[in-house]
Amino acid sequence: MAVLDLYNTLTKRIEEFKPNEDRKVRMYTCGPTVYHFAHIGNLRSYIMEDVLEKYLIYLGYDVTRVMNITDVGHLTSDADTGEDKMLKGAKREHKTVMEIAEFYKKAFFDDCARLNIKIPGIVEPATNCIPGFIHMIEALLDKGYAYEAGGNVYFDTSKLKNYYVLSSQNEEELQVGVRDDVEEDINKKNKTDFVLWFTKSKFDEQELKWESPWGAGYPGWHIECSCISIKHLGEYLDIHCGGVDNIFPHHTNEIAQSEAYLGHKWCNYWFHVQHLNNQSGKMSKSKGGFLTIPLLEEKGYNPLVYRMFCLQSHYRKPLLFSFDVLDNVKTAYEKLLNKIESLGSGGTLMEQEIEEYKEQFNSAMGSDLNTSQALTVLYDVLKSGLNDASKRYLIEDFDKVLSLGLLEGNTSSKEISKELAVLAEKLIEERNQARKNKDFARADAIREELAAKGIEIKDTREGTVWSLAR
RNA sequence: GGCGACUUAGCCAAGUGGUAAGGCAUGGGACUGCAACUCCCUGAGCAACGGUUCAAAUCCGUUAGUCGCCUCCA
Repeated sequence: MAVLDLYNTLTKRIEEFKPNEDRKVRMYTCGPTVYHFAHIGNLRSYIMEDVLEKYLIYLGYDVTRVMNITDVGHLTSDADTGEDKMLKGAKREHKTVMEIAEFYKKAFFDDCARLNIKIPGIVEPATNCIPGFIHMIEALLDKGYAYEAGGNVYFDTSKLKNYYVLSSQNEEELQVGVRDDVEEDINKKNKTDFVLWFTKSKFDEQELKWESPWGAGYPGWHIECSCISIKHLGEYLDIHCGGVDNIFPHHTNEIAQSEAYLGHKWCNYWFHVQHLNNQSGKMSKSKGGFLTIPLLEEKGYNPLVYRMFCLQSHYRKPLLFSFDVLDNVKTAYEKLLNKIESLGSGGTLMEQEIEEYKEQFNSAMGSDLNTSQALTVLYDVLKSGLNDASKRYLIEDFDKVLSLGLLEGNTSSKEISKELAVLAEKLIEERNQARKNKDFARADAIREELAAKGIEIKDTREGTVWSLAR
Protein backbone atom coordinates (compact mmCIF):
# COMPACT_ATOMS: atom_id res chain seq x y z
CA MET A 1 0.00 0.00 0.00
CA ALA A 2 1.37 3.34 -1.00
CA VAL A 3 2.18 5.80 1.75
CA LEU A 4 -0.11 8.72 2.44
CA ASP A 5 1.45 11.72 4.15
CA LEU A 6 -1.02 14.22 5.53
CA TYR A 7 -0.69 17.52 7.29
CA ASN A 8 -2.11 17.13 10.75
CA THR A 9 -3.40 20.28 12.41
CA LEU A 10 -2.98 18.61 15.79
CA THR A 11 0.79 18.22 15.46
CA LYS A 12 1.28 20.99 12.91
CA ARG A 13 3.34 18.80 10.66
CA ILE A 14 3.06 16.37 7.83
CA GLU A 15 2.82 12.80 9.10
CA GLU A 16 2.41 9.39 7.60
CA PHE A 17 -1.18 8.35 7.97
CA LYS A 18 -1.72 5.23 10.06
CA PRO A 19 -5.22 4.26 11.12
CA ASN A 20 -6.00 2.81 14.51
CA GLU A 21 -7.06 -0.45 12.95
CA ASP A 22 -5.18 -1.94 10.04
CA ARG A 23 -6.77 -1.16 6.65
CA LYS A 24 -9.81 0.48 8.25
CA VAL A 25 -10.40 4.20 8.39
CA ARG A 26 -12.95 5.94 10.54
CA MET A 27 -13.56 9.41 9.24
CA TYR A 28 -15.82 12.22 10.35
CA THR A 29 -16.84 15.34 8.48
CA CYS A 30 -18.57 18.39 9.86
CA GLY A 31 -21.57 18.72 7.61
CA PRO A 32 -23.53 21.73 6.52
CA THR A 33 -25.91 23.84 8.51
CA VAL A 34 -28.96 23.53 6.36
CA TYR A 35 -30.60 26.89 6.58
CA HIS A 36 -28.93 28.33 3.52
CA PHE A 37 -27.69 27.33 0.13
CA ALA A 38 -24.11 26.16 0.28
CA HIS A 39 -21.85 28.56 -1.59
CA ILE A 40 -18.94 27.38 -3.67
CA GLY A 41 -16.54 28.23 -0.84
CA ASN A 42 -18.30 25.79 1.46
CA LEU A 43 -18.18 23.25 -1.30
CA ARG A 44 -14.42 23.57 -1.68
CA SER A 45 -14.09 21.80 1.65
CA TYR A 46 -16.46 19.05 0.66
CA ILE A 47 -14.67 18.56 -2.64
CA MET A 48 -11.29 18.18 -0.96
CA GLU A 49 -12.68 15.91 1.73
CA ASP A 50 -14.23 13.84 -1.02
CA VAL A 51 -10.82 13.56 -2.66
CA LEU A 52 -9.35 12.44 0.66
CA GLU A 53 -11.98 9.77 1.15
CA LYS A 54 -11.70 8.53 -2.41
CA TYR A 55 -7.93 8.40 -2.22
CA LEU A 56 -8.11 6.35 0.96
CA ILE A 57 -10.47 3.97 -0.82
CA TYR A 58 -8.15 3.97 -3.85
CA LEU A 59 -5.36 2.88 -1.55
CA GLY A 60 -7.45 -0.05 -0.44
CA TYR A 61 -8.70 1.17 2.93
CA ASP A 62 -12.12 0.26 4.12
CA VAL A 63 -13.49 3.72 4.91
CA THR A 64 -16.41 4.44 7.16
CA ARG A 65 -17.30 8.07 6.88
CA VAL A 66 -19.90 9.95 8.85
CA MET A 67 -21.29 13.41 8.29
CA ASN A 68 -23.72 15.30 10.44
CA ILE A 69 -26.41 17.64 9.25
CA THR A 70 -26.80 20.60 11.54
CA ASP A 71 -30.51 21.17 11.60
CA VAL A 72 -30.81 22.44 15.12
CA GLY A 73 -28.84 24.70 17.41
CA HIS A 74 -29.09 28.00 15.68
CA LEU A 75 -31.75 27.84 13.09
CA THR A 76 -33.35 31.09 14.07
CA SER A 77 -30.36 32.67 15.67
CA ASP A 78 -28.54 34.15 12.75
CA ALA A 79 -27.10 37.31 14.20
CA ASP A 80 -26.08 38.76 10.86
CA THR A 81 -28.97 41.11 10.76
CA GLY A 82 -30.81 41.39 7.53
CA GLU A 83 -28.55 39.01 5.66
CA ASP A 84 -30.46 35.80 6.06
CA LYS A 85 -32.66 36.34 3.08
CA MET A 86 -33.24 32.69 2.37
CA LEU A 87 -34.60 32.01 5.80
CA LYS A 88 -36.68 35.13 5.75
CA GLY A 89 -38.03 34.19 2.39
CA ALA A 90 -38.90 30.74 3.60
CA LYS A 91 -40.59 32.21 6.64
CA ARG A 92 -42.61 34.48 4.48
CA GLU A 93 -43.81 31.34 2.75
CA HIS A 94 -44.91 30.07 6.15
CA LYS A 95 -42.59 27.12 6.20
CA THR A 96 -41.47 25.46 9.37
CA VAL A 97 -37.87 25.19 10.41
CA MET A 98 -37.89 21.50 9.56
CA GLU A 99 -39.23 22.20 6.12
CA ILE A 100 -36.46 24.69 5.59
CA ALA A 101 -33.91 22.17 6.79
CA GLU A 102 -35.32 19.59 4.38
CA PHE A 103 -35.21 22.05 1.52
CA TYR A 104 -31.59 23.08 2.01
CA LYS A 105 -30.48 19.57 2.77
CA LYS A 106 -31.78 18.53 -0.59
CA ALA A 107 -30.13 21.54 -2.23
CA PHE A 108 -26.83 20.56 -0.63
CA PHE A 109 -27.00 16.99 -1.88
CA ASP A 110 -27.94 18.26 -5.34
CA ASP A 111 -24.79 20.36 -5.33
CA CYS A 112 -22.74 17.38 -4.21
CA ALA A 113 -24.15 15.24 -7.00
CA ARG A 114 -23.25 17.84 -9.61
CA LEU A 115 -19.72 18.08 -8.25
CA ASN A 116 -19.27 14.30 -8.16
CA ILE A 117 -18.97 14.41 -4.40
CA LYS A 118 -19.74 11.03 -2.91
CA ILE A 119 -22.24 11.27 -0.10
CA PRO A 120 -20.68 9.85 3.09
CA GLY A 121 -21.92 6.40 4.01
CA ILE A 122 -23.65 7.68 7.11
CA VAL A 123 -25.43 11.02 7.22
CA GLU A 124 -27.00 11.91 10.53
CA PRO A 125 -29.19 14.92 11.26
CA ALA A 126 -28.62 16.37 14.71
CA THR A 127 -32.33 16.23 15.50
CA ASN A 128 -32.11 12.42 15.34
CA CYS A 129 -29.73 12.31 18.25
CA ILE A 130 -31.19 14.45 21.01
CA PRO A 131 -31.28 11.61 23.60
CA GLY A 132 -27.63 10.92 22.84
CA PHE A 133 -26.70 14.54 23.43
CA ILE A 134 -28.57 14.54 26.73
CA HIS A 135 -26.83 11.35 27.79
CA MET A 136 -23.42 12.79 27.01
CA ILE A 137 -24.15 16.04 28.81
CA GLU A 138 -25.30 14.10 31.87
CA ALA A 139 -22.07 12.13 31.83
CA LEU A 140 -20.03 15.33 31.59
CA LEU A 141 -21.95 16.77 34.55
CA ASP A 142 -21.32 13.58 36.55
CA LYS A 143 -17.63 13.74 35.83
CA GLY A 144 -17.47 17.36 36.89
CA TYR A 145 -16.64 18.77 33.48
CA ALA A 146 -19.86 20.70 33.20
CA TYR A 147 -22.01 22.99 35.34
CA GLU A 148 -25.42 24.58 35.27
CA ALA A 149 -25.78 28.32 35.31
CA GLY A 150 -28.58 30.66 34.43
CA GLY A 151 -30.69 27.79 33.16
CA ASN A 152 -28.08 26.55 30.70
CA VAL A 153 -25.48 23.81 30.95
CA TYR A 154 -21.88 24.82 30.25
CA PHE A 155 -18.67 22.93 29.65
CA ASP A 156 -15.96 23.97 32.12
CA THR A 157 -12.81 24.38 30.06
CA SER A 158 -10.67 25.07 33.12
CA LYS A 159 -11.04 21.41 34.12
CA LEU A 160 -8.87 20.35 31.22
CA LYS A 161 -5.10 20.21 31.32
CA ASN A 162 -4.70 21.32 27.76
CA TYR A 163 -7.78 22.87 26.26
CA TYR A 164 -5.75 24.47 23.47
CA VAL A 165 -4.21 21.30 21.98
CA LEU A 166 -5.46 22.08 18.54
CA SER A 167 -5.21 25.80 18.20
CA SER A 168 -2.34 26.87 20.48
CA GLN A 169 -4.26 29.92 21.48
CA ASN A 170 -3.16 31.92 24.44
CA GLU A 171 -5.67 32.20 27.23
CA GLU A 172 -4.79 35.75 28.27
CA GLU A 173 -4.78 37.07 24.74
CA LEU A 174 -8.08 35.57 23.69
CA GLN A 175 -10.56 38.31 23.12
CA VAL A 176 -14.19 37.88 23.87
CA GLY A 177 -16.67 39.40 21.52
CA VAL A 178 -14.28 40.44 18.79
CA ARG A 179 -17.22 40.47 16.45
CA ASP A 180 -19.60 43.26 17.39
CA ASP A 181 -22.62 41.06 17.19
CA VAL A 182 -21.40 38.71 19.91
CA GLU A 183 -22.41 39.45 23.42
CA GLU A 184 -20.51 38.18 26.41
CA ASP A 185 -22.37 35.55 28.38
CA ILE A 186 -22.14 36.43 32.07
CA ASN A 187 -23.05 32.90 33.19
CA LYS A 188 -19.71 31.50 32.08
CA LYS A 189 -17.02 30.77 34.65
CA ASN A 190 -14.28 30.98 32.03
CA LYS A 191 -14.34 32.91 28.84
CA THR A 192 -13.77 29.78 26.79
CA ASP A 193 -16.61 27.82 28.39
CA PHE A 194 -19.37 26.94 25.97
CA VAL A 195 -22.97 25.89 26.12
CA LEU A 196 -23.91 22.22 26.02
CA TRP A 197 -27.63 22.71 26.53
CA PHE A 198 -29.73 25.83 26.24
CA THR A 199 -32.95 26.44 28.02
CA LYS A 200 -32.51 30.18 27.98
CA SER A 201 -30.98 32.19 25.23
CA LYS A 202 -31.42 35.51 23.59
CA PHE A 203 -33.40 33.79 20.89
CA ASP A 204 -36.80 33.40 22.40
CA GLU A 205 -38.45 32.30 19.24
CA GLN A 206 -36.50 29.04 19.02
CA GLU A 207 -38.99 26.72 17.41
CA LEU A 208 -37.49 23.37 18.23
CA LYS A 209 -37.34 22.34 21.86
CA TRP A 210 -36.91 19.06 23.66
CA GLU A 211 -37.47 18.01 27.24
CA SER A 212 -34.33 17.44 29.24
CA PRO A 213 -33.28 17.09 32.91
CA TRP A 214 -32.49 20.82 32.78
CA GLY A 215 -35.75 21.91 31.24
CA ALA A 216 -37.11 22.24 27.72
CA GLY A 217 -34.47 23.48 25.39
CA TYR A 218 -32.05 22.56 22.66
CA PRO A 219 -28.45 21.41 22.32
CA GLY A 220 -25.42 23.64 21.99
CA TRP A 221 -23.42 24.06 18.86
CA HIS A 222 -20.56 21.66 19.50
CA ILE A 223 -22.02 18.64 21.23
CA GLU A 224 -23.62 17.19 18.12
CA CYS A 225 -20.40 16.42 16.28
CA SER A 226 -18.79 14.70 19.24
CA CYS A 227 -21.86 12.68 19.94
CA ILE A 228 -22.68 11.67 16.38
CA SER A 229 -19.09 10.69 15.73
CA ILE A 230 -18.84 8.51 18.82
CA LYS A 231 -22.23 6.99 18.11
CA HIS A 232 -21.21 5.73 14.68
CA LEU A 233 -17.45 5.49 14.79
CA GLY A 234 -16.73 4.51 18.37
CA GLU A 235 -14.19 5.87 20.82
CA TYR A 236 -11.24 6.06 18.43
CA LEU A 237 -11.47 8.29 15.41
CA ASP A 238 -8.84 8.37 12.67
CA ILE A 239 -9.59 11.55 10.73
CA HIS A 240 -11.75 14.53 11.47
CA CYS A 241 -12.31 17.00 8.64
CA GLY A 242 -13.62 20.52 8.28
CA GLY A 243 -12.86 24.04 7.17
CA VAL A 244 -10.06 25.97 8.88
CA ASP A 245 -12.54 28.29 10.52
CA ASN A 246 -13.68 25.34 12.61
CA ILE A 247 -10.32 24.84 14.30
CA PHE A 248 -11.25 27.27 17.00
CA PRO A 249 -13.56 27.04 18.73
CA HIS A 250 -15.63 24.27 17.19
CA HIS A 251 -13.06 21.49 16.88
CA THR A 252 -11.23 22.59 19.98
CA ASN A 253 -14.47 22.20 21.87
CA GLU A 254 -15.21 18.86 20.27
CA ILE A 255 -11.89 17.55 21.53
CA ALA A 256 -12.59 18.97 24.99
CA GLN A 257 -15.99 17.30 25.26
CA SER A 258 -15.09 14.03 23.64
CA GLU A 259 -11.91 13.42 25.58
CA ALA A 260 -13.48 14.53 28.84
CA TYR A 261 -16.30 12.09 28.16
CA LEU A 262 -14.15 9.20 26.93
CA GLY A 263 -11.23 9.68 29.27
CA HIS A 264 -8.63 9.14 26.54
CA LYS A 265 -7.34 10.58 23.29
CA TRP A 266 -10.04 10.66 20.67
CA CYS A 267 -8.90 11.58 17.19
CA ASN A 268 -5.42 11.26 15.68
CA TYR A 269 -5.57 13.31 12.49
CA TRP A 270 -7.22 16.66 11.90
CA PHE A 271 -7.67 17.64 8.29
CA HIS A 272 -8.55 21.25 7.55
CA VAL A 273 -9.28 22.85 4.22
CA GLN A 274 -8.37 26.48 3.62
CA HIS A 275 -10.89 29.02 2.44
CA LEU A 276 -11.97 30.17 -0.93
CA ASN A 277 -11.52 33.91 -1.06
CA ASN A 278 -12.68 36.62 -3.33
CA GLN A 279 -11.43 40.19 -3.61
CA SER A 280 -12.89 41.12 -0.26
CA GLY A 281 -11.63 38.06 1.59
CA LYS A 282 -13.40 34.91 2.60
CA MET A 283 -16.46 34.20 0.53
CA SER A 284 -19.42 34.51 2.82
CA LYS A 285 -23.02 35.37 2.69
CA SER A 286 -22.62 38.58 4.62
CA LYS A 287 -20.07 40.12 2.29
CA GLY A 288 -21.86 39.55 -0.97
CA GLY A 289 -20.35 37.60 -3.82
CA PHE A 290 -22.26 34.57 -2.65
CA LEU A 291 -21.86 32.10 -5.51
CA THR A 292 -23.66 28.81 -5.74
CA ILE A 293 -23.39 25.87 -8.07
CA PRO A 294 -26.77 26.52 -9.72
CA LEU A 295 -25.60 30.08 -10.36
CA LEU A 296 -22.41 28.87 -12.03
CA GLU A 297 -24.46 26.52 -14.16
CA GLU A 298 -26.68 29.39 -15.18
CA LYS A 299 -23.59 31.23 -16.33
CA GLY A 300 -22.63 28.28 -18.47
CA TYR A 301 -20.05 26.55 -16.30
CA ASN A 302 -20.08 22.81 -15.84
CA PRO A 303 -19.84 22.24 -12.05
CA LEU A 304 -16.93 19.92 -12.71
CA VAL A 305 -15.01 22.95 -13.97
CA TYR A 306 -15.26 24.25 -10.44
CA ARG A 307 -14.10 20.89 -9.09
CA MET A 308 -11.06 21.09 -11.35
CA PHE A 309 -10.52 24.69 -10.22
CA CYS A 310 -10.23 23.35 -6.67
CA LEU A 311 -8.05 20.39 -7.63
CA GLN A 312 -5.59 22.64 -9.44
CA SER A 313 -4.79 24.23 -6.14
CA HIS A 314 -3.74 22.68 -2.87
CA TYR A 315 -6.25 22.27 -0.08
CA ARG A 316 -4.02 24.02 2.46
CA LYS A 317 -3.59 27.14 0.39
CA PRO A 318 -6.05 29.97 0.37
CA LEU A 319 -7.59 30.07 -3.08
CA LEU A 320 -8.70 33.25 -4.75
CA PHE A 321 -11.82 32.95 -6.80
CA SER A 322 -12.34 34.98 -9.95
CA PHE A 323 -14.21 34.37 -13.13
CA ASP A 324 -11.00 34.97 -15.09
CA VAL A 325 -9.39 32.00 -13.44
CA LEU A 326 -12.55 29.93 -13.74
CA ASP A 327 -12.56 30.71 -17.47
CA ASN A 328 -8.97 29.50 -17.69
CA VAL A 329 -9.92 26.27 -16.02
CA LYS A 330 -12.99 25.93 -18.19
CA THR A 331 -10.85 26.05 -21.31
CA ALA A 332 -8.34 23.67 -19.79
CA TYR A 333 -11.10 21.27 -18.82
CA GLU A 334 -12.66 21.30 -22.25
CA LYS A 335 -9.32 20.77 -23.93
CA LEU A 336 -8.61 17.92 -21.59
CA LEU A 337 -11.91 16.25 -22.39
CA ASN A 338 -11.33 16.76 -26.10
CA LYS A 339 -8.00 15.04 -25.91
CA ILE A 340 -9.43 12.15 -23.96
CA GLU A 341 -12.37 11.90 -26.29
CA SER A 342 -10.10 11.57 -29.28
CA LEU A 343 -8.40 8.53 -27.78
CA GLY A 344 -9.12 5.23 -29.43
CA SER A 345 -9.17 1.99 -27.56
CA GLY A 346 -6.47 0.18 -29.45
CA GLY A 347 -3.66 -1.90 -28.03
CA THR A 348 -3.22 -4.19 -25.09
CA LEU A 349 -2.48 -2.82 -21.66
CA MET A 350 1.18 -1.98 -21.14
CA GLU A 351 1.38 -3.14 -17.58
CA GLN A 352 4.85 -2.05 -16.67
CA GLU A 353 4.40 1.50 -17.92
CA ILE A 354 0.98 1.67 -16.30
CA GLU A 355 2.54 0.79 -12.97
CA GLU A 356 5.09 3.57 -13.40
CA TYR A 357 2.43 6.19 -13.97
CA LYS A 358 0.39 4.86 -11.08
CA GLU A 359 3.42 5.28 -8.90
CA GLN A 360 3.74 8.88 -10.02
CA PHE A 361 0.10 9.44 -9.25
CA ASN A 362 0.48 7.88 -5.80
CA SER A 363 3.58 9.89 -5.14
CA ALA A 364 1.64 13.08 -5.89
CA MET A 365 -1.48 12.16 -3.94
CA GLY A 366 0.55 10.67 -1.13
CA SER A 367 2.33 13.99 -0.62
CA ASP A 368 -0.39 15.61 1.41
CA LEU A 369 -2.90 15.25 -1.44
CA ASN A 370 -0.99 17.15 -4.07
CA THR A 371 -3.89 17.22 -6.51
CA SER A 372 -2.26 19.79 -8.72
CA GLN A 373 0.67 17.45 -9.25
CA ALA A 374 -1.72 14.56 -9.81
CA LEU A 375 -3.32 16.51 -12.65
CA THR A 376 0.13 16.97 -14.13
CA VAL A 377 0.61 13.20 -14.07
CA LEU A 378 -2.66 12.96 -15.97
CA TYR A 379 -1.31 15.34 -18.63
CA ASP A 380 1.91 13.35 -18.72
CA VAL A 381 -0.06 10.19 -19.45
CA LEU A 382 -1.85 11.88 -22.33
CA LYS A 383 1.43 13.06 -23.82
CA SER A 384 3.20 9.78 -23.24
CA GLY A 385 3.95 7.10 -25.78
CA LEU A 386 1.48 4.68 -24.23
CA ASN A 387 -1.12 3.14 -26.49
CA ASP A 388 -4.67 4.41 -26.25
CA ALA A 389 -5.99 1.46 -24.28
CA SER A 390 -3.37 2.03 -21.60
CA LYS A 391 -4.04 5.74 -21.50
CA ARG A 392 -7.74 5.11 -21.08
CA TYR A 393 -7.07 2.62 -18.37
CA LEU A 394 -4.96 5.10 -16.41
CA ILE A 395 -7.37 7.97 -16.89
CA GLU A 396 -10.22 5.83 -15.63
CA ASP A 397 -8.08 4.77 -12.70
CA PHE A 398 -7.07 8.31 -11.69
CA ASP A 399 -10.60 9.55 -12.14
CA LYS A 400 -11.73 7.24 -9.34
CA VAL A 401 -10.11 9.83 -7.11
CA LEU A 402 -10.26 13.01 -9.17
CA SER A 403 -13.89 12.44 -10.23
CA LEU A 404 -13.75 14.93 -13.07
CA GLY A 405 -15.98 12.89 -15.32
CA LEU A 406 -13.05 12.43 -17.66
CA LEU A 407 -14.49 9.53 -19.59
CA GLU A 408 -18.10 10.62 -19.49
CA GLY A 409 -17.54 13.18 -22.20
CA ASN A 410 -17.29 10.40 -24.72
CA THR A 411 -20.33 10.35 -26.88
CA SER A 412 -21.91 6.98 -26.73
CA SER A 413 -24.79 6.18 -28.96
CA LYS A 414 -26.84 4.89 -26.06
CA GLU A 415 -27.48 8.44 -24.91
CA ILE A 416 -28.71 9.45 -28.31
CA SER A 417 -31.77 8.19 -30.01
CA LYS A 418 -31.14 6.11 -33.08
CA GLU A 419 -33.15 8.43 -35.23
CA LEU A 420 -31.04 11.39 -34.23
CA ALA A 421 -27.86 9.51 -34.98
CA VAL A 422 -29.10 8.50 -38.42
CA LEU A 423 -30.20 12.03 -39.11
CA ALA A 424 -26.85 13.42 -38.05
CA GLU A 425 -24.97 11.05 -40.30
CA LYS A 426 -27.23 11.94 -43.20
CA LEU A 427 -26.88 15.71 -42.69
CA ILE A 428 -23.13 15.50 -42.33
CA GLU A 429 -22.87 13.62 -45.56
CA GLU A 430 -25.03 16.23 -47.22
CA ARG A 431 -22.90 19.00 -45.79
CA ASN A 432 -19.68 17.43 -46.97
CA GLN A 433 -21.17 17.15 -50.42
CA ALA A 434 -22.07 20.84 -50.27
CA ARG A 435 -18.55 21.68 -49.14
CA LYS A 436 -17.16 19.74 -52.06
CA ASN A 437 -19.36 21.81 -54.36
CA LYS A 438 -18.22 24.96 -52.56
CA ASP A 439 -21.79 25.65 -51.48
CA PHE A 440 -20.63 26.98 -48.12
CA ALA A 441 -23.87 28.74 -47.32
CA ARG A 442 -25.65 25.40 -47.44
CA ALA A 443 -22.83 23.75 -45.45
CA ASP A 444 -23.04 26.36 -42.71
CA ALA A 445 -26.82 26.10 -42.63
CA ILE A 446 -26.54 22.39 -42.00
CA ARG A 447 -23.99 22.98 -39.25
CA GLU A 448 -26.44 25.32 -37.59
CA GLU A 449 -29.28 22.89 -37.99
CA LEU A 450 -27.23 20.24 -36.22
CA ALA A 451 -26.21 22.69 -33.51
CA ALA A 452 -29.87 23.41 -32.89
CA LYS A 453 -30.32 19.70 -32.20
CA GLY A 454 -27.44 19.80 -29.75
CA ILE A 455 -24.88 18.24 -32.03
CA GLU A 456 -21.43 19.70 -32.51
CA ILE A 457 -19.30 18.83 -35.49
CA LYS A 458 -15.59 19.11 -36.14
CA ASP A 459 -13.79 18.76 -39.43
CA THR A 460 -10.68 16.83 -38.57
CA ARG A 461 -8.08 15.51 -40.91
CA GLU A 462 -9.69 12.12 -40.64
CA GLY A 463 -13.06 13.49 -41.64
CA THR A 464 -16.04 15.08 -39.92
CA VAL A 465 -16.84 13.87 -36.44
CA TRP A 466 -19.83 14.75 -34.36
CA SER A 467 -20.68 14.70 -30.68
CA LEU A 468 -23.29 15.96 -28.30
CA ALA A 469 -22.65 19.53 -27.26
CA ARG A 470 -21.44 19.83 -23.69
C1' G B 1 -3.49 42.40 20.60
C1' G B 2 -2.88 36.79 20.35
C1' C B 3 -2.88 32.31 17.30
C1' G B 4 -2.46 30.02 12.46
C1' A B 5 -1.63 29.69 7.21
C1' C B 6 0.17 31.65 2.77
C1' U B 7 3.86 34.73 -0.72
C1' U B 8 7.28 30.96 -7.41
C1' A B 9 6.13 34.04 -14.76
C1' G B 10 -0.08 37.88 -17.02
C1' C B 11 -3.11 34.01 -14.12
C1' C B 12 -3.46 28.88 -11.60
C1' A B 13 0.56 26.03 -9.98
C1' A B 14 4.84 21.86 -9.12
C1' G B 15 9.19 21.93 -6.53
C1' U B 16 11.56 19.68 0.64
C1' G B 17 19.94 21.35 -0.72
C1' G B 18 22.76 20.75 -6.78
C1' U B 19 21.62 25.97 -11.13
C1' A B 20 13.04 26.52 -12.12
C1' A B 21 7.42 20.68 -14.08
C1' G B 22 2.59 21.27 -15.98
C1' G B 23 -1.93 23.98 -17.33
C1' C B 24 -4.47 28.52 -19.11
C1' A B 25 -3.64 33.06 -21.49
C1' U B 26 -0.27 35.94 -25.02
C1' G B 27 2.61 36.15 -29.57
C1' G B 28 4.41 33.35 -34.04
C1' G B 29 3.59 29.14 -37.31
C1' A B 30 1.12 24.43 -39.55
C1' C B 31 -3.80 22.68 -40.78
C1' U B 32 -8.72 24.77 -42.47
C1' G B 33 -13.79 27.47 -47.36
C1' C B 34 -14.92 29.58 -42.48
C1' A B 35 -15.35 28.01 -37.45
C1' A B 36 -14.00 24.60 -33.95
C1' C B 37 -10.46 20.91 -32.81
C1' U B 38 -5.40 19.42 -33.10
C1' C B 39 -0.02 20.03 -33.52
C1' C B 40 4.87 22.88 -33.22
C1' C B 41 7.56 27.21 -31.26
C1' U B 42 7.24 31.25 -27.47
C1' G B 43 8.52 33.28 -21.33
C1' A B 44 10.30 33.97 -14.70
C1' G B 45 15.26 33.05 -11.13
C1' C B 46 11.37 32.04 -6.82
C1' A B 47 8.27 38.93 -1.41
C1' A B 48 12.81 41.61 0.84
C1' C B 49 17.20 41.53 3.74
C1' G B 50 20.79 38.70 6.48
C1' G B 51 22.90 33.85 7.79
C1' U B 52 24.42 28.36 7.25
C1' U B 53 26.66 25.60 2.96
C1' C B 54 31.30 24.03 -2.16
C1' A B 55 26.00 24.71 -3.51
C1' A B 56 19.32 27.46 -1.29
C1' A B 57 13.06 28.75 -4.23
C1' U B 58 14.29 24.73 -0.94
C1' C B 59 17.52 25.05 5.95
C1' C B 60 17.79 29.20 9.98
C1' G B 61 16.65 34.34 11.44
C1' U B 62 14.46 39.17 10.72
C1' U B 63 11.08 42.28 8.03
C1' A B 64 6.99 43.20 4.78
C1' G B 65 2.41 41.88 2.47
C1' U B 66 -2.11 38.84 1.95
C1' C B 67 -5.76 35.81 4.24
C1' G B 68 -8.16 33.28 8.22
C1' C B 69 -9.60 32.36 13.52
C1' C B 70 -10.47 34.52 18.58
C1' U B 71 -17.88 31.66 20.40
C1' C B 72 -23.00 31.90 13.03
C1' C B 73 -19.21 30.38 9.68
C1' A B 74 -16.35 25.25 5.19
